[in-house]
Amino acid sequence: MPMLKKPTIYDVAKRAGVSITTVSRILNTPDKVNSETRERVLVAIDALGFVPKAEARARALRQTGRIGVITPFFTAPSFVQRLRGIAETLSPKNYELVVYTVDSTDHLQSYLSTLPLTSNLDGLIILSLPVGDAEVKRLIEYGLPTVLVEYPHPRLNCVEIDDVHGGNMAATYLLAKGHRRVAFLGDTDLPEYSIHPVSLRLAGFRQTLKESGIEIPERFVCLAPYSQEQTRQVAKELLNLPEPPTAIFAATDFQALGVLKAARELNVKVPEQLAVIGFDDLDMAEYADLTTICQHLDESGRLAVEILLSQVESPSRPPRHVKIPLTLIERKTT
Amino acid sequence: MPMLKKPTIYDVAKRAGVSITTVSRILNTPDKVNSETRERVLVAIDALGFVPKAEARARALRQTGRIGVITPFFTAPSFVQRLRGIAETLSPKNYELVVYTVDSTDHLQSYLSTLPLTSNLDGLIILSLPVGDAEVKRLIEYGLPTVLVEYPHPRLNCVEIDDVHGGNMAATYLLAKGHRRVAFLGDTDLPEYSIHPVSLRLAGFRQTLKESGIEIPERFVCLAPYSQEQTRQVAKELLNLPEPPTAIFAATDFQALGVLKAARELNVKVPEQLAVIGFDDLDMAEYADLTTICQHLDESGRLAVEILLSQVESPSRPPRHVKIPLTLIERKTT
DNA sequence: TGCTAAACTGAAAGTGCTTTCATTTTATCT
DNA sequence: AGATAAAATGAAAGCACTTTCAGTTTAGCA
Repeated sequence: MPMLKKPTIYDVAKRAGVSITTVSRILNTPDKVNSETRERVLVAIDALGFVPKAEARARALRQTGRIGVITPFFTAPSFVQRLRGIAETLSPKNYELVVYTVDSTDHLQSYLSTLPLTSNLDGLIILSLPVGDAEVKRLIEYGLPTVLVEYPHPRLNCVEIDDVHGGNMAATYLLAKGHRRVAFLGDTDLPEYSIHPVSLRLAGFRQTLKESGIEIPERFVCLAPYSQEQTRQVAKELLNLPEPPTAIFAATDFQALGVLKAARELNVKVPEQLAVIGFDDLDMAEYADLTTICQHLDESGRLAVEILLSQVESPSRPPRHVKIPLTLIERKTT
Repeated sequence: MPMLKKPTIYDVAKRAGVSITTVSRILNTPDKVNSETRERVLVAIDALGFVPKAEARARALRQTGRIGVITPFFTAPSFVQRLRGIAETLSPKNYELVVYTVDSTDHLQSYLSTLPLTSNLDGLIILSLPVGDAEVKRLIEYGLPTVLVEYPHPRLNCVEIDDVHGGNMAATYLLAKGHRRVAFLGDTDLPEYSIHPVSLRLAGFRQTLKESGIEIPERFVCLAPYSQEQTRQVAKELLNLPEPPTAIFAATDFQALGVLKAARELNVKVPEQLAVIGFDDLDMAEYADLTTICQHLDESGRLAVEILLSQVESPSRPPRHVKIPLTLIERKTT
């Protein structure tokens, strides 16, 4: 039934024998209306060729219902697990999740300078990326609620990880297990940032060892690019040393898996000849029976969303800083 | 310096000492307003950083396109890898990536009925979800370019996987390796859909075996919920049978890993006593040295984006159906 | 100077949609 | 059966503007 003027929700409502409220609800929160009614209304919508006027919508809508997430280009499984927590929490809240992947600091900068202006977001979550003072200032000025995950900043909401303490925990644990010749394997990505989480984990690791009078020899501190293969290569070199370490703390689970694979290939028995402890507790850690320091990745995403939404709802709130406690999960590689 | 809350024409009007009517007129028909007044109002507009809401939205939507992705709630790593291919390809293209996660058919339905209407998307990718005829019709009527991944439909663009052939490949391979007592382990998720990919993989697997005169006994066809733990449980039952299979084809890598772990726990040697072949080629497959049938997940995402964008640019194109060939990757579990 | 038409302006009535809140209906549990 | 909670629905009050219409200036002209 094509009519002369563009149909409105009023026309749809009349045709379907419901109120405009119901029609509106079907467009916005379909799960809050009975499926029979919904079907009837959808038929009417189709019959009339109804398209809601975006302009009118924008007018009546107080917010845009969009949350942005800036994440490093997600090769790394840890970002994915954070994202999963975010998606999970956002999904029932009727917010759109807009994902921006970033592959360089420049890229991040350009997002941060344009996002608050052009794309009308209600809030922003930045995963594992360092944000400079200037950008923070801009975000605050434009009143875009933001939560930083992993790289804290005093003026913004943050979900932090106590990387130094994670290093402490790994060291304490390995010491208790009697290890004295321990090595560290970290990644070299994001080298441009001074406060790299991996460096902090190393620092904490070193510190605790030092308190027990143990220094890590330089050749036991290895950095490899974040890739399975290269990590394996580096791990092999480590294990082929005349006096190899009896334990390796890998700064990320992903790299710990590389170490495990290297050990398998060299017929080094884990945990008898070599203990391996990781950091993250990825899904695969459980499969690999990897002892690791769990940083509750999913939870960090969930928390970030909760903090963000609470600030979206009351923008005057002072920034919150939440530190998620780490947990050591003992499995079979130590 | 803009203020926290977005200014409206009321704010501008008050500041300039005129009525909202005048402000509105300046925005729409500037020549009908005295130039002095106009100047005064424009100053106020600048001072407040006022941008009409509808316009802001329109502008934001015009300059960057929006591509939606509907994905099952992404617990499963395979979705993530597809998503990764999508993000990678979209990132340099000046398109926003909007992610919708779905946890039930109802949920999907409601997205499909409203997304084309309300959330001005330029295109839509639907991952691993079956779309009914009615929804397809609506998508086409509203002219929203769409690409389906994994569940094909004749009237829409599709990136397909030849699951039956995957089953054939697995069977052929295991037969060539001399296996005769082979089992199948699939998942039970999404049971509401008649053409479940896992069923197709099983069908192909069965078919090829049958051609060689081998029937899979009923107790060798197992279904477990898609979880590491439950899969392990089921695998253990299988391996504890008086006459256990010599090879298991797991419908997904994730489950294959569960089988491997079960084997480890029961001290069943892989591949000597038990061969395991998976399906997907997840990142972790390489780590676990799992022989598997690679379905090029990242590539499927990339391809979906390419097909979608080409249709966004020329909407009249007939739907394309692309089948990505499967590859058997032989590693160390067979 | 008085008269009229044109230019300008604002109060108020839409605009198409969302959302709050109160009401009705239905389901669930004693 | 009665009590209570939960789900579904609509009336009406916004939202941020646009438009109408009537009133006020101003300009032009005899």
